[in-house]
Amino acid sequence: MHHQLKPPEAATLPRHLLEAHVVWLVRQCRSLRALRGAHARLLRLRLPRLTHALALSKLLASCAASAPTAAAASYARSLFDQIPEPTAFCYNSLIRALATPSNPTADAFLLYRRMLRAGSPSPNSFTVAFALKACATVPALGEGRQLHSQAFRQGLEPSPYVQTGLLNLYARCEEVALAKSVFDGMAEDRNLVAWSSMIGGYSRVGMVNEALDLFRDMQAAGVNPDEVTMVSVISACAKAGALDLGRWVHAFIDRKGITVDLELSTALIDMYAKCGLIERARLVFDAMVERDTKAWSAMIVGLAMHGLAEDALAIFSRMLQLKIRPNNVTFIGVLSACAHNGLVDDGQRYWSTMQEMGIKASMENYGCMVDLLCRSGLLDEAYSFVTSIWRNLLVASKSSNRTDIVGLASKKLFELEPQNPENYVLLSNLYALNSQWDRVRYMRKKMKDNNVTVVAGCSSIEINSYLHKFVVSDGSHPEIKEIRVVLREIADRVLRSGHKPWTAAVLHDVGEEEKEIALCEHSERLAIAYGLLKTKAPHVIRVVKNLRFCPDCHEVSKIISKSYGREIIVRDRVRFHRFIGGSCSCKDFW
DNA sequence: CTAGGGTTAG
Repeated sequence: MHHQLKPPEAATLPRHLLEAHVVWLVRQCRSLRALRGAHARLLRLRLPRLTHALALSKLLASCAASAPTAAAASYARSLFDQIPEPTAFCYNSLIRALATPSNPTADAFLLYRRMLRAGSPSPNSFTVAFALKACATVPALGEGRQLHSQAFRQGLEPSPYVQTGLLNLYARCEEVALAKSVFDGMAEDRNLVAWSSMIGGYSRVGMVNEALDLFRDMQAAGVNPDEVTMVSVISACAKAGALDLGRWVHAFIDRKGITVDLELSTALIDMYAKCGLIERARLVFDAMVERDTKAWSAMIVGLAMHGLAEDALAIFSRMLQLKIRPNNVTFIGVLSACAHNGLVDDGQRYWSTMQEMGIKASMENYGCMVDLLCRSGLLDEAYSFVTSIWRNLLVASKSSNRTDIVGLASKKLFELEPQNPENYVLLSNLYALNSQWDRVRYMRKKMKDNNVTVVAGCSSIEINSYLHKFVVSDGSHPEIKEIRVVLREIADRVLRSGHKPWTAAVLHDVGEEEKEIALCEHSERLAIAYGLLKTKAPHVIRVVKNLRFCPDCHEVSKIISKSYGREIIVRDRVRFHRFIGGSCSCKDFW
């Protein structure tokens, strides 16, 4: 059919031709707008009842296959509501359309339940697969698990699409053990998507070695990775700060001719930034043919993380010139760049820009602002800026002697988040700083009473493409004897340099001598010692820590860099520290 | 009509 049908013609045509016209018309549509236009045209044709129902379900399916936006979801719902007796196909399409990230109420899951309650039509493997995707998108683990058991009861579990849906649900919910058990059960059905999903799951939770092992297994199984797989692999390297691995994986991508698309480029930018090669990150960014908000944000956040505020802000203004709309993450980069460099006025200007652009501030954005103000001594302004961000206030009060704010903020904080271990550690540190050991003891008791456990500090270093992890006083490493020899030598050199161990960094109320021993075995120090043991200058010792740098280990690292003539780069939870010749790139301001 | 990916303060 090559022309637009007009109402008088429509009435005279046989049904199969009308249906062909409907299918043709809907297939032309490339956007939601076009779909609405086609819808209006079909209405004017006054189609017979059955053809009209077909038209609606075709429109609905097309809507479901379009970009998953809130607008598409609400249009899909209105289409669905006009269909008198929705088939399973219609339910499937609507469930698919409702699976948007902006749908926190898990509407898709509610619709699935409604379908079950109604008794007919009964769900099929498509229904479950789409509903699982909805749960994975939110993500909603509880609802997903219910789907799992219902799928099992209805015999839909064996479908490969349901299997991958389950695997992906668990992987996205960071339930790697569950994901792995689904993956293991798939055996013959393991395809590219299943492998990628499982690797993504490991990468998401920071199980880097597992992700890379699986990546190797995948190739051994004869499945060729594509750009989606590589995003997860690169992102695992980024998380670990594993530069050599990251570089190797990048070379692999080039060697295999895998397309470096928007997402993969963004992952590469993030990887090089987080592994300390900000120039390489910049090269990847400059080579991109298409850049979206996330790509710009990754570059800006990366530059900010390296203390390169000027570059970060220059990139940001180029982004605005090109009319790319920033989001709250972009502003985290912009504001933290300002905070790290004492640019209070700029920071406040960017804050207003953010409001003017109608971007809703996240908790993190408020945090950046409070940080910015506090670093410039504007404590009272910060206090009135957001009375609800008690923890930030507490962080900022550390060096202020404002016991009134500390008391109030900690009281509020423990009311609001009695289970967050960071709050306890934070306050304990404050008390320890002032040698208020009875209060430190009280915090420990309070933690125990409330069943709160701290996150263990963990540092890692990559040697010969293997990631070695250390926790405090960790005796589990196979080369621990040799490491301890290095540690003793470090302690000797530190002593001779005149450094006094900053024992307040040890939270236990133990004797001074024991504190010194505990300090010497902090995870970051074990990792650095291992780096000294396994590599020779000018090789750079690169360590990644999951928490913030211990202040004493920071001093000691400066001494090591001078005394051993080694360059040491440590990424802590917040930023990079680069030690050369006895000083650190953070200039002791962190 | 089915499934997998990137940026997040201190």
